[in-house]
Amino acid sequence: MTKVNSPRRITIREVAAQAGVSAQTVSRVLNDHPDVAEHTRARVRAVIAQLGYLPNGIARSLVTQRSRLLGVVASGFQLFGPAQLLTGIEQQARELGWSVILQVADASTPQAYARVLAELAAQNVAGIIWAYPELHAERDRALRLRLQAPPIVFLSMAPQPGAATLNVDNRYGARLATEHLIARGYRHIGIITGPLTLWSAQQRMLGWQDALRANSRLPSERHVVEGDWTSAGGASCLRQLLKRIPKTDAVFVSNDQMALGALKAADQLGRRVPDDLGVVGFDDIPEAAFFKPALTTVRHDLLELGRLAVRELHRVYSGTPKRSTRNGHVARAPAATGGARERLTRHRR
Amino acid sequence: MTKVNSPRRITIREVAAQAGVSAQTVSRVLNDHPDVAEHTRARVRAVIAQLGYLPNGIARSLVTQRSRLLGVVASGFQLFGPAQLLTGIEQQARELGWSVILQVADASTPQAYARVLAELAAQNVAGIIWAYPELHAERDRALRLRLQAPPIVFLSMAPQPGAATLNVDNRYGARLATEHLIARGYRHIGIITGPLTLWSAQQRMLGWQDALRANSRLPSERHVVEGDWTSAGGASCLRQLLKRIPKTDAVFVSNDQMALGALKAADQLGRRVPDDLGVVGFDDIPEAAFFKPALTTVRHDLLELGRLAVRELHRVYSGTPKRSTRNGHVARAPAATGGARERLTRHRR
DNA sequence: GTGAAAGCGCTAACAC
DNA sequence: GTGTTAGCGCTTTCAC
Repeated sequence: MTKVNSPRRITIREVAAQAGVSAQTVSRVLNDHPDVAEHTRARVRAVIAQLGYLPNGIARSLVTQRSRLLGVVASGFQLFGPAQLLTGIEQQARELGWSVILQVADASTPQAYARVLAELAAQNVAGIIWAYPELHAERDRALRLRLQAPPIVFLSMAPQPGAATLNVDNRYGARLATEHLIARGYRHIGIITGPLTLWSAQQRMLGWQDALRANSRLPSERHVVEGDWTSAGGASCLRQLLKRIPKTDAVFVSNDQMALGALKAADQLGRRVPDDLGVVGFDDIPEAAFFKPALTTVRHDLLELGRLAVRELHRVYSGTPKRSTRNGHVARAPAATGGARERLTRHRR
Repeated sequence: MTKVNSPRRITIREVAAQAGVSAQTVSRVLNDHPDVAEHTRARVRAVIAQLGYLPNGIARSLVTQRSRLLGVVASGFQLFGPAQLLTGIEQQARELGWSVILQVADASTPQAYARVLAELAAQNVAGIIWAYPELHAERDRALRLRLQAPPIVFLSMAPQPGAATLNVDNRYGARLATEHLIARGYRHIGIITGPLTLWSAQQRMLGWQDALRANSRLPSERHVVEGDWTSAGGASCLRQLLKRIPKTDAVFVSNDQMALGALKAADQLGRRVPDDLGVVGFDDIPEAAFFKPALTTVRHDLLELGRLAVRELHRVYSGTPKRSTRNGHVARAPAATGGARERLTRHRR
């Protein structure tokens, strides 16, 4: 055990004293205010470096009523999608000089919702990215609560007037995937969906329906099996589907992890992919190219979506007046789709 | 576009006025101070609920010099390991009433290091979990900087006196994996490592050496290929290894994602797994059981490691006196290994 | 049991 | 250009 003395943090006043100026002048130097003589500025800078002074962001935030903190609410970060979103969010935030504070909602209850919001509001965050895709009804409440809360951008949720919502075009992507199967000559195309409480999962199902209808086929509920995003789920869903409708010769799987499970199940059932069974996934995770057989899948740019959300909040926040005069921000009409268009990726072999 | 008025946040004074008491009394109620009459407490609580008052954590933090913010420094959260750690950290933090603030270091430069630390110090974090596994040399600097910084726990780095370091037993796990290959009768066992700048990757290599030596075999550098944790890297490493030493009949791959790539490369080279080539991975990602063939791998409890790190910081922080009297915390001797023991997982088929 | 005063570290507003 | 004063929202200290 080593005892380490950690003396009080250096304050702006100590820097001022050491440099022989007022605290105000130090503050001006810190904030790159023009009205400081060059030699004064240099001297203050020298003292700051020498003392290793670090401005107290908390005090700053309190007086300016502004913050460089961004709240991110999600259900976790272990799945590919959320991890990708978080990565994009963090990147863009860093580039804008912001930091990210995390809130993982533990359950889909209104209480959890309120707790998360209170927690973030207490930290005086500049904005919130709501990437917890459930609680559709609760969102209204949030909008009302916003009287006390910072601007919020919702990700992967149904667009709704008055709420800023950002999405990739799940529906179009799913349609692409399904049309690929149709073009390859498959006749009986099922779908393994994500949890259908999620809007994005619903959208992918609609895209599958779109493709079938556009090709004069009737999508039926019997061809739909609801999965849970996991490989284990994907495997059991495929078994279920093939048992229910043995003549199924292709399946659109709503994410790549489930697709991996489906590939495994197909193999165990003696169905060769792609000869006996066509499989297309969604996400294009880096591993998809190394599945056996390599997975054809749809890529969407979740990274860019995250970045876009941050830029949107930054834009809104920058427009918000500071201090005393702050009286509201503008909630934009939903931006329908974010960033680049989805596209089909066929990995070789 | 919808214009939303967001009036100033309710303050403690407004609550006080409404309840007909002083701000002080409201503060006492907020902090569950005993010296408040029951009926006063009830009245204040009612006003708080009615007004939807949310205490300003920033102001609180400024005056108490304490915070419920935990800084996490990492290189990203897309790989399984970091995502798992973050999940554990966030869980435990939430259970203790703390929040997590993220810092992704963009490069391994001392400047980046200083920037990250300054950023977290500015937020007055209660502690820092340093899960960015490089910059071995820079760590010393951090310890000195700690004069200005909060307590730090280092994850997945070489233990060092005076620094709190937490690790899973990578070496033992790798030994387990390699011994499994030996027990199955493989003769020429290579290794695909992680980036060898990382301590954890080095440890896994040492574990592989341990197993070979314990079985009277001589590990040689020619059997070592350095990977980058990705499937693409794993595939090319295996090709390299088999080209260099064609009689190689087994390989320990230092993470499951690279192992997937190795499985793919083996297949493409016409080497059947496990008959012609034994493969064991590391991590036990949820997908490992669905690889083809299913991957035998080593599980370690990264989630618990993250939780442990938070508890350690919480313990240290709770022992730190508040306000005026704060003068240092105790840096513990390194806790060698965290949580549960690694174990080999053989997925069927 | 409750209130008044002081101040955490910083910046906005206004002097000079 | 630079300093002084006041105050962000809260808790601590010390009255009563």
